[in-house]
Amino acid sequence: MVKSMLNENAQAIFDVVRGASNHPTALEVYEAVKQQRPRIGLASIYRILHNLVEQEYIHELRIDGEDFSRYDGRIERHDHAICRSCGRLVDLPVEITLSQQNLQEAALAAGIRLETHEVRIYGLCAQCQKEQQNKTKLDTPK
Amino acid sequence: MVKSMLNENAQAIFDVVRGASNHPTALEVYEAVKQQRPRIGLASIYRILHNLVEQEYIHELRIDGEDFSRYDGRIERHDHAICRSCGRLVDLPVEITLSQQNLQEAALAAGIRLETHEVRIYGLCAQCQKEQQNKTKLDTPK
DNA sequence: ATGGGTGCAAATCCTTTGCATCTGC
DNA sequence: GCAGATGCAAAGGATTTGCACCCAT
Repeated sequence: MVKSMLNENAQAIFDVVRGASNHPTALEVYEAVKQQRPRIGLASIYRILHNLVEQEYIHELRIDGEDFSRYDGRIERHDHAICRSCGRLVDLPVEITLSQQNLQEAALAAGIRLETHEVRIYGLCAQCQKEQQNKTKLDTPK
Repeated sequence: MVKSMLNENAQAIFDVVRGASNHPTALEVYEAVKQQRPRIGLASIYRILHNLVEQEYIHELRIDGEDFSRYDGRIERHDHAICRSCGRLVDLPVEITLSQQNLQEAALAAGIRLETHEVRIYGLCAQCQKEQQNKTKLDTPK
């Protein structure tokens, strides 16, 4: 779908998603946008997010284990890191290099015409590493 | 969670997920399992799938744009290809090679301790490519 | 006055939960 | 008889939709 002009609500929502560092959920977008436009309703948030995705202003993400969508203001191809424990989701600030030939071969073998790809790194974020250490201490006292 | 023995329902569900080539949804698992165990209810399907995921017999997958879970009977690390049009989801039969050092650097920069990763390839599957061609023909007759 | 956008509430879809029942030991 | 598993129906949470209203053209 072709990009069209954004009205005020759409612009406010786009700004929130683009400005957020945490890939916000629809509810988080709602809470943030309400501060600028208090009369907006949740249904409009969903409707407009859907439009922004269709017009490729933003992307919609689903993370394994979560039952809600997150939104990503960066439209260029990039990769993600996800905390297995708290679900924290961040863009990878470093490019993951992989062979285009390797990708093409894999796509061919899978019967798909390659358009794009994404790498997802899973692990424990710094905060959850700390919490896990504390829990371990509590579990084995003395 | 540690793997425990599977009872008959759990074994039937595990067999279906492992035997399916298409990363079935809970409903698809339900339809398949019902043929062997007609009295089973959908709630049990969900409960048992959840247990199997916890015990790491299977994995749960969420695909961008879909609002339901899929289940993957292969537990070893592997990658996926997804059709942007029909949602078809297949395991990549070819390994995507990437530098462990590159991954580690990216994980470090993202503030996460690397545990595993996944590559997702997006594109059009063979069938959707054909359908798109037909649609193009219809759109521009003569 | 007309059409698109909106808020609100109701509906929908996937998934989980409460509870009474059933099963194997 | 008891503990765990199960079916069924109801509840829950995220998202979508119906509809009346509002605003700019």
